[in-house]
Amino acid sequence: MLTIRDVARYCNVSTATVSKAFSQESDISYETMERVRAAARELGYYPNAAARSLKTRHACNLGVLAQLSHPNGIYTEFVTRVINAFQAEAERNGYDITFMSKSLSGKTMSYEEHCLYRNFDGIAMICADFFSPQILTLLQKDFQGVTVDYAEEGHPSVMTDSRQAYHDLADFVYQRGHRRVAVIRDNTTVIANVRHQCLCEAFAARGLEIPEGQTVTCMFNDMVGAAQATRTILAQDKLPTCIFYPDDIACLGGINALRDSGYSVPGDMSVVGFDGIQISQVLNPRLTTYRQDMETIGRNTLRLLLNEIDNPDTDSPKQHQLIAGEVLMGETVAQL
Amino acid sequence: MLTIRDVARYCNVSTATVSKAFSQESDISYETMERVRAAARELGYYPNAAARSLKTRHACNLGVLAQLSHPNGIYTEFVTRVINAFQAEAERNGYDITFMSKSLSGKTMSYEEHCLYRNFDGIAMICADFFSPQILTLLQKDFQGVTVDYAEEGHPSVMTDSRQAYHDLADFVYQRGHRRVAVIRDNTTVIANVRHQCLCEAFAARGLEIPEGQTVTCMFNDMVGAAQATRTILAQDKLPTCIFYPDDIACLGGINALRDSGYSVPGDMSVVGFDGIQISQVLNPRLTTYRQDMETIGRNTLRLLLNEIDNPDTDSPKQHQLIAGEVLMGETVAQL
DNA sequence: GTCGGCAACGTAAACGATTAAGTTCATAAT
DNA sequence: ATTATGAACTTAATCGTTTACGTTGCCGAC
Repeated sequence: MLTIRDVARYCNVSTATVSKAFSQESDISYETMERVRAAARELGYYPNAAARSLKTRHACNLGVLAQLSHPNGIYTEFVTRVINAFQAEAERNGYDITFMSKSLSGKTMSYEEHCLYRNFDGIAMICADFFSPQILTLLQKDFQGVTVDYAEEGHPSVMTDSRQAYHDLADFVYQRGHRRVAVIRDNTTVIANVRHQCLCEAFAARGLEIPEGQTVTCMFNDMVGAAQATRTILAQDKLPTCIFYPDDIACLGGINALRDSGYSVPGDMSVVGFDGIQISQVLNPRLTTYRQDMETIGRNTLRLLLNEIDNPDTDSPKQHQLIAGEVLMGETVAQL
Repeated sequence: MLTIRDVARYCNVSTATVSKAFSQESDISYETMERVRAAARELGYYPNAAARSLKTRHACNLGVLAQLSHPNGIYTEFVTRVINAFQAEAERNGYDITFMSKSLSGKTMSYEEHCLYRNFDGIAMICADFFSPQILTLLQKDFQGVTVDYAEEGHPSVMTDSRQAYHDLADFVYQRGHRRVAVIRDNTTVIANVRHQCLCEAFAARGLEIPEGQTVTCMFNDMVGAAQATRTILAQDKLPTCIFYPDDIACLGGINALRDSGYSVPGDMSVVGFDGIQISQVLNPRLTTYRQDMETIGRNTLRLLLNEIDNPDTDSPKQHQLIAGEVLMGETVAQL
């Protein structure tokens, strides 16, 4: 392995000069810089990240806490696409991203320990509910961090504007004549609570309330659970005309359950999803749902994170970004 | 920031002892180890990854080269799930994984440079075609690496057994009476060539060959391209009874195009996908496709990589694992 | 001619850990 | 009693950079 010293010797300069040729533009003449870089290329020298970050205390490395797939095994398009956009933007800004593991070299390590260990410049958490509460305190104290779908005082967050989303969806459904809606919702995450709140408010503003017993829970992205929940709703005496699902995958599970029970969609029952996953618009019928702008969410998460990293001391209140999406009208809500 | 020295002073031992308390179990008594660890916990000390990997030259960190989403913007479930399984298994074995970016700290860096820079213990490449050819030579020379969906002499690879897959699919389609099939295939990747080869061989073994003009190309996961390709096939004078698509997403695009052209599926035209994405079995009709065992692929990729890392010197021929999947019969292939 | 200023480069001390080699000391073997 | 052994600990060099600070030499101002 070649070191900065080899290059220095080869060029008849000091190690400091070689270092400067790679990491700063001042205090070195253009010619020398070019000469050193050419020599490095020729010799096959590469700087060493470990040595560099040991000295500089930052690693050009962002930690990511996320589960690409749901506990039930369903991978989630939302998380994937947010991370993908986050990564692409990180790449554009010169950062790597690393997925944190709980155990390192055989020794179990908490996420908190892990962050400190790896010296991340910052961390992003997608759907923070999955992770230990300590990580959130860590975020506030020691680390620059941004959360997605989870807002915490003291650090920025990014998520879809739930109020707007359910205002628009409720509007759409109401306009089509629906007056009795049922809701299937997740009850394991904060974001699900927020959304449900917004949904209820949106309908309340139109003089409707979700009747008792017409709210059933199932986890995000759980097709089986959604089917089950759908049957629960169908078993009630007063049927709704439209069912809201926590996400598109659940909605698909619901559609299947409805069909199996002899209900056509949207003939006998309307359904509304959430997320706007790509496939939702090539199905037959196309899903009525709300498209989250996952790319913007991912990109902005990175930008906020970089902003935190670059100005760590500002005591200005942290931004909580609400990202606009759009209603995908689809074909699963009937005109009554 | 606390260092090993602080802990040493606190415990009245040398730094070497503290180090041993964390990284090795020999050369230190059990009592001392416990005492040091307790002190570290009490003081809030954490080891520093940069310092450690500077000295030990390995980082407990694996590089991943992959594109979570396709150039056309479609995220691919295959890549996501493979990486997810890879990451989960890495976590179980004490490794982090980091997504490589091309540019670091503003300076553009090739993937090769990046690997050297970060000191990865090994790297995994999913669908290597996307990346520069140099990375492949790097793989062979300096780095332990495993590829998915791409086999290279000199290092292990993992992929679905295409021969088996198309043998089984051809068998299924042939049994149902199909004698004229058309193929829509990707032509930008190595794996697509392999699969097409296997498909042709499987049908040749049954006395069928894919007629000239009945093979049209479209990129993986490209719904629009697949629709286009489908129309191209429909424009031929002798129609096939069944169309093979490169993947499930393309297949969906094809189904839409067929419907738009007045062909019912599978009434007027049968279609076959590939991948077995999770949604494929909740559609109406359920897709006839081949389920790739993405979890096993991801898991085994990591295991092979660890094997390479642990026994780097063995000149034994590298394993090229072919992973079995299964035909998902679905409902899109008619019985003729 | 002297001096200040500055660009460009060198010196050398860190950064926080690991580890080969050396030390100590109790115990076992002879 | 002497020596060998080995467990447990320490010493100190080292990993490859960065960077504060020191040095050099040139140029222009006075």
